Amino acid sequence: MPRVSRAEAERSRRRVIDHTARLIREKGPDQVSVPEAMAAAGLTHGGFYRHFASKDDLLAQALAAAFTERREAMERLADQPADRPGDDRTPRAEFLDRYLSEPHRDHPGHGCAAAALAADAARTEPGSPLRTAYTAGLRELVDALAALPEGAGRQETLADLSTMVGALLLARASDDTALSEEFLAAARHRLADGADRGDGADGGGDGAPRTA
Amino acid sequence: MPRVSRAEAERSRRRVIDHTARLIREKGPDQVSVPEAMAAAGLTHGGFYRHFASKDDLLAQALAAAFTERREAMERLADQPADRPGDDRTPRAEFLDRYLSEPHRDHPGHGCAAAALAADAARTEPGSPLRTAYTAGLRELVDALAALPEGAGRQETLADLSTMVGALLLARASDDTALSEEFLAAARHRLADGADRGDGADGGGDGAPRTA
DNA sequence: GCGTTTAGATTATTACCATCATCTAAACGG
DNA sequence: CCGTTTAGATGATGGTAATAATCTAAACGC
Repeated sequence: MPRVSRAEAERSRRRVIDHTARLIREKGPDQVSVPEAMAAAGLTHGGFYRHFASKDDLLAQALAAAFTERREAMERLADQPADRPGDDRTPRAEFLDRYLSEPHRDHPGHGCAAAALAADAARTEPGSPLRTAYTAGLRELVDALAALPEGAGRQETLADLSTMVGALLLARASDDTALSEEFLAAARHRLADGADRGDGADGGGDGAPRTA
Repeated sequence: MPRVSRAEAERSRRRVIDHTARLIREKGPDQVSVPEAMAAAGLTHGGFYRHFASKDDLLAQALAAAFTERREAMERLADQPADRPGDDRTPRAEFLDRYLSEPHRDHPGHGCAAAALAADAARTEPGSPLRTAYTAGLRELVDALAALPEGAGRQETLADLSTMVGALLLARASDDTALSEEFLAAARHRLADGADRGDGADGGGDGAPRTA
C-alpha cells in the first residue's frame, strides 16, 4: 500500500541511500542486506528494485554519498578561515585533530569512507561500481585536502592521508584503549608540524620510551 | 572414508589454517566459507568440526598464523644484517621497500595481516576471538618493527606503521595504476629518510605539482 | 588380526540472502 | 473525478551459509 507522493518517494530514496552510507561504513558492504537497508529507512524490502537496479547500484550510490558528505564538511571547515571565537588553529590543524580523534574512531558510520571501506573496495573487481565510486571519492578527498590552506604539495598530501587512514584503522582495530590512543597520538604528532623525528611530549597517551 | 594417519591429520589441520590465513587476507573473513576453507586444503567440509570448535575458532587461528608467518619473515630480515652480496641497505630500509612495493600491494593473501584485516577486526565485537588475535598480532608487529636495527622510538614506530598500512590500503583500493603507485611512492619517500618535507624527484609516479 | 578410535564424508537442519513477479492503493494528469 | 502510473507490500524462488548428527573405513593398540 503506497502512501507516498512522487516527491515523498524521492525522499525515501535519499533516506535509503543515507542510511546505507552509514551502515556500510559501520558493518561493511557485505554485511548490509537489502532488507536491512530498506528497514533502516523505514521501508520493507519489497519496493527496492523500483529504486535501485541492484544491490551493487545502491552500494555505489551510498559510497558516493558518504564521500560527498565528508567533502562538504571539509569545505565548510576551509571556508571559515581564521575569524572564530577562541580558536586560532589553521583549518588543516583542525581537520587533523578531528580526523585523529576518539569520536571519529568510535563512530565510523559518520566518518571517513576512504578509511572505513578501503579494504572492501580493494577486494572488489577492478571496474566494479563500488571500486569506481571509491576511487572517484578518494580523488575528491585528496584534492580537498591539498586545497586546504596550509596544505603542502601533492606528495606530502598523499603521505599525510596515508598516515591518517592507517592510524585511524589501527586505532579502531586495537582491542586495547591505550594502544588505540597511542596510534592516534603518534599520527597527530607526526603530522602536527614538519614531521621528522624528535619525540617531544606534546601529543597523547604515554611518554612512550625509546626502544631501539 | 578416512585415509589418513594421526600425523597426516595434523598436517591437514595446518593446511586448513594456512589456506584460510591466505583466503581471509584476500577476501575478508566473512567471505570465506567453511566448505571453501576445507576445499582449499583438499578436504570436504564434513570433518570440519573435528578440527575446529567453530568458524570463529578457525578464523582466529588463521589470523594468528598470518601474523606469525609475517613476524618470522621480519626476523629473518633482521638477522642477516649487513653482509649480503650487492646490497648495503639497512634492514629497515629493505623492510620499507618490500612493504610499500607493488608485489605486496598485489598479493594481499601473503601480505601484512594488520593492513588486510584492520577494518574487519574493528567491526567485530571487542573481545571476539578475531579481535583478540588481531590485537596480539599487531603488538608483535609493532615490537618487531621497533626492534629492527635503525628502528626509532615507539611513537615513531607507531606513526611509521600507520603510514605503511594506510598507503598500502589506499594503493590497493585505488582503481587507477598511477594513483596507486603515487601512494606507495609518497609513503616510501616520507619514511625513507628523516621524513619532513622536500619533494625531491626520487620516488614514483609523476612530478606531482604543488597545489596550495 | 581384531576391536577401538577417529578422520573425514554424507546428509540434514535452520536460517538468511538477492532478486523478482505480482498485487494494491494512493497520487497524479487530464 | 476517472484512468494511468507507480511506490511500496506480499510472497515466492533459488541459492548458500553455519552448524551438527550420523555414518564408514582406515589407522592404531594390543
